[in-house]
Amino acid sequence: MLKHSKQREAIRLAIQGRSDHPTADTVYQEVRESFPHISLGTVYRNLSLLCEIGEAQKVVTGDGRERFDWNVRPHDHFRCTNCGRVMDMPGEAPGDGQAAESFKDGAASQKEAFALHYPGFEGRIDTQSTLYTGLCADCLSKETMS
Amino acid sequence: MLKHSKQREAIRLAIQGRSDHPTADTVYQEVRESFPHISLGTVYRNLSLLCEIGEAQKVVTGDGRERFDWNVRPHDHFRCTNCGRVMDMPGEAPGDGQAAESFKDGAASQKEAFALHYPGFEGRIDTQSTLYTGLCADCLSKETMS
DNA sequence: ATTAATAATAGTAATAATTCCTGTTATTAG
DNA sequence: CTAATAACAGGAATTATTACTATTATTAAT
Repeated sequence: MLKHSKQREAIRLAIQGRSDHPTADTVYQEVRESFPHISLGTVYRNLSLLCEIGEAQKVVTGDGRERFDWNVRPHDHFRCTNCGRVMDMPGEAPGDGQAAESFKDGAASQKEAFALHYPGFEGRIDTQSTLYTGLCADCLSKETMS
Repeated sequence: MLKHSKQREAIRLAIQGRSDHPTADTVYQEVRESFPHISLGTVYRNLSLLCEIGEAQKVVTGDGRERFDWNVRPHDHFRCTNCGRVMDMPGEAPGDGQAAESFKDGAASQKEAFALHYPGFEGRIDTQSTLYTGLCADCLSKETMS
């Protein structure tokens, strides 16, 4: 049985207020401004909980820590290998029409599995996400300057 | 200056001999059979080195540890959320024709960056990889049985 | 073949991210 | 108001990975 808590509300607001795919620690630092005694464990527990109930999503970026995203619609991510920034890729996720349609018709929540067809693959696909790495626009322009 | 080492050779053989995207620890356990005194640090160092020289690739699967793949050609991965298995997705990586072509024409080595165009994105894309999660064929059939 | 330079190693310690535990507090149903 | 318990803070434990250091192995040059 789920009980309300001020801390969870603050955590929810914190991730909803930013689009930079914060880590647990970043959320912790931010929430600490309103709850100076909140513990990191509480942040982790609630972030996981929010993911379970479909109000957030874990994002895997290969930088060695979990990142969180309030945007639970399927979309792709980019990580800049120079500055570490993680951002959403614009527009529709690329993919074959069939797959893309399956995702658009599917449930938004990570909890609910939905079938995606992939030719030659016999299992059931529940989530899909593409990760791009490279240089973001900022770092690219700084590099070409030097 | 790169010097030859028996340990590195054994590590290279170990990952080349398996297609299950082993973790550093799995490689360690295997190589230990021929080098009982090899240290985990040596395994990590050499796996990273093999990635740097383009003979292996790190695979990000969101299960909390690094996995390694001798197949450095761009391809997609699937992780079973039940048994944890990680496998290659068959066939060509889905993606728009433009992107797919860029990758086929690009360098195989992770070291060399190559441009991939993505409409509306201003930075430079060097790598792309799609991660699918769900139930593998085995776990799917076991589930429908119960 | 010896030697000198140094890359690589084993073993261990340190770090970093995340999870787990425990006694206390806050929320909710009755 | 009270009992039941979800959630909490604080800290300890765990896990994956990296860093350090003295020793060993490889290589290039004598």
